Amino acid sequence: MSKPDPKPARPPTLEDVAMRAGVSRALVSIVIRGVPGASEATRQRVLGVAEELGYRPDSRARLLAAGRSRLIGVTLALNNPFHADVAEGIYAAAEARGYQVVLSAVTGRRAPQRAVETLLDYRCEAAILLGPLVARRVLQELGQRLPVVVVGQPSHAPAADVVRVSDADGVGLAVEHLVGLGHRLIAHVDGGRSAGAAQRRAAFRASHRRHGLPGQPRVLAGGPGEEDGAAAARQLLADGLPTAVLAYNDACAVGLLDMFLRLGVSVPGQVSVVGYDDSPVARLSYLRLTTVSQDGHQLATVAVERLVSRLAGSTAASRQVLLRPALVLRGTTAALLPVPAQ
Amino acid sequence: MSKPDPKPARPPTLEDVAMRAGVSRALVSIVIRGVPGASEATRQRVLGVAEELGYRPDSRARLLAAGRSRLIGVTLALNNPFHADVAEGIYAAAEARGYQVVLSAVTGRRAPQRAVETLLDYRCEAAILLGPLVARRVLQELGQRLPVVVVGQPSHAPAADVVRVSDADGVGLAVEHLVGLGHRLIAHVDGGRSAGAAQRRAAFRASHRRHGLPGQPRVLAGGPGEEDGAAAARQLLADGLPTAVLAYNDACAVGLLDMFLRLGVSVPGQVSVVGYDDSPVARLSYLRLTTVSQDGHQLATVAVERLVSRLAGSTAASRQVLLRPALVLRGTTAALLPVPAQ
DNA sequence: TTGAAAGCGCTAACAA
DNA sequence: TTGTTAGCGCTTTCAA
Repeated sequence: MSKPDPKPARPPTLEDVAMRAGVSRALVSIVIRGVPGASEATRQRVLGVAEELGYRPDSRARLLAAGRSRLIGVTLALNNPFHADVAEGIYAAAEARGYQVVLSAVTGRRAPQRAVETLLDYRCEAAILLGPLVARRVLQELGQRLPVVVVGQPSHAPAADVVRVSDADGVGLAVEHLVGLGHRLIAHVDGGRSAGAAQRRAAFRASHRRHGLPGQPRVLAGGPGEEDGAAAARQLLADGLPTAVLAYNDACAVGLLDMFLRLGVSVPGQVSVVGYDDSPVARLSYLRLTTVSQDGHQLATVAVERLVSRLAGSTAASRQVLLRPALVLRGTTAALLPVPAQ
Repeated sequence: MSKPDPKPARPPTLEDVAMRAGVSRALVSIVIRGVPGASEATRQRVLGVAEELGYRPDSRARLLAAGRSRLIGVTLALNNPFHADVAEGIYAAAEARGYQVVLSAVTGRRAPQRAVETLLDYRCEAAILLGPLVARRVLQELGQRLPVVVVGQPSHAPAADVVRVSDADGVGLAVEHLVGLGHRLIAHVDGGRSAGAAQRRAAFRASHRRHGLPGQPRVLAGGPGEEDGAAAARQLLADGLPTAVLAYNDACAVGLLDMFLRLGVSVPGQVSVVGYDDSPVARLSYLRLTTVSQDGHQLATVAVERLVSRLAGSTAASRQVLLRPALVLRGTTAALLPVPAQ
């Protein structure tokens, strides 16, 4: 009686498949990779054995031998709806082009630089940076080693491509919408030092000027969280309510909404509120937040395409791709003076 | 004039360092890994050259040669605060023990099974499953190939360890707190088919019975999102308000809170609300949600320890670790009958 | 303390 | 169509 296999936990290798199928490793390699060079009969047999053994190629060995990893590294913040959306798109776009994706998280205890180093250790061929950015110098160095695209925020490192949605357009769209509704007293709760905050702030000031709105642009110090919005709502009420507020992002807008509700300020009755990102929370049926939408999947697709063409040797000049945002009209904005019925 | 290095983008290898330092590759390997076997002088010199060249070991080649990857794979849902918290803890715990972490996301377009396969292709030595679970059969197979721990939810695959926080305790704590406050009419908005929902539902029923609360336990169909809580709030108001509600998680509780606010139901004046998870949103100063806390970092630490000891050959019998939750008292719960002043 | 040599699982010429 | 032969960058005996 043959002694039962002690199941050494060692995953089957190419060699195992080759032996079992009675062919060489090279031939198995050809079959597994799906490249031409094997007869149909062999192909079937090898595939059968591989299946039977539960063979899965070792991605590291594969890259070592091939001299390339076909790996796209992504740094991102966990628990950021926008990043989650883009990451999903990256998986889809990368896999469609034969690349694998490896994620490296940036957290409070794991600095962006650490996340990037991990990517390098994996020998990614290219990187997409979603999270908080590494220092400019580090980014520049990284960009010299491999194709890098920063998604969602501008970057001044010349070595990195940028794919983002125009903040000027997004803010412009929002302000235009509000002005069209008759609003003249519009405030902006900014994102502090968050990604894109400076751009949106500047865009708000520019729009304010362009539409000839009265006084100085009113910009409140805010941030990327609900608390920031809530604090701003309190301050707005204390200092004098505008008729409309543009928030840095949806979370901030939710904070505004919630605090206004608590303070007895009706939205959109007294104040209209516009968010940014069109994250899932904006779609909540009881919030119905009007917001600026950045298409994460499109961003992802463009970023991956960029990387793939760089990898293919492209040295295209334009290193910045600016996508168009869309305004999603929901229930938190209304005309300043309600039209009398009939 | 020596022609300027064309910067072939090839990262420096061990060999490069060895040549430059005038020693063998083996010696460099010893130095880089920090194992004994090199003189202090050599060590310094090699380290200097490595630094100068910007050498970073190729993690794949390393694992290939060493026969092990020291890699812990993690599947998780992006954009889940609880997962983000645990993941952060995993990074810390794993790196402290000399393991690397590789993340594999489960999204709407990327099934749990796909996420797990990726982990296998990377030749992870062990896996932590946070996300939606793979089918029981798949989990069982996975558990037979490598040490697996499921975090945060029970699993009936005997081959996988489980590390989670006791739902019975968590719900028990919450109900006890409410009963202590004088509440007798307590409802539960469940999590539908979400992770842990069934356990919390059962625990609620058991607590209800244990405390001898009147009538049948009132359980409303809910879910893991704000909308689910909001819908439940509407239904509760329509069918008759309880004096307290225990939500499946914080997001659900926030939905309840928000809708109650809109409906003019005061919290905790008329209804007390308890959440679950102690996610960042529960800490918002304007919400101050009383909630059950599951220590994500502790969960992570225990899970990693478990994995490491399994990898070291442990075949410990107890395959389930149950941690204790804590109740975080904030502002959304209050005594049923306010004590008259003085 | 150091180096030579074999080999991890795979790919990629090149021969047969 | 198939097999042989080198490596990829590293670790790991085993000698020197």
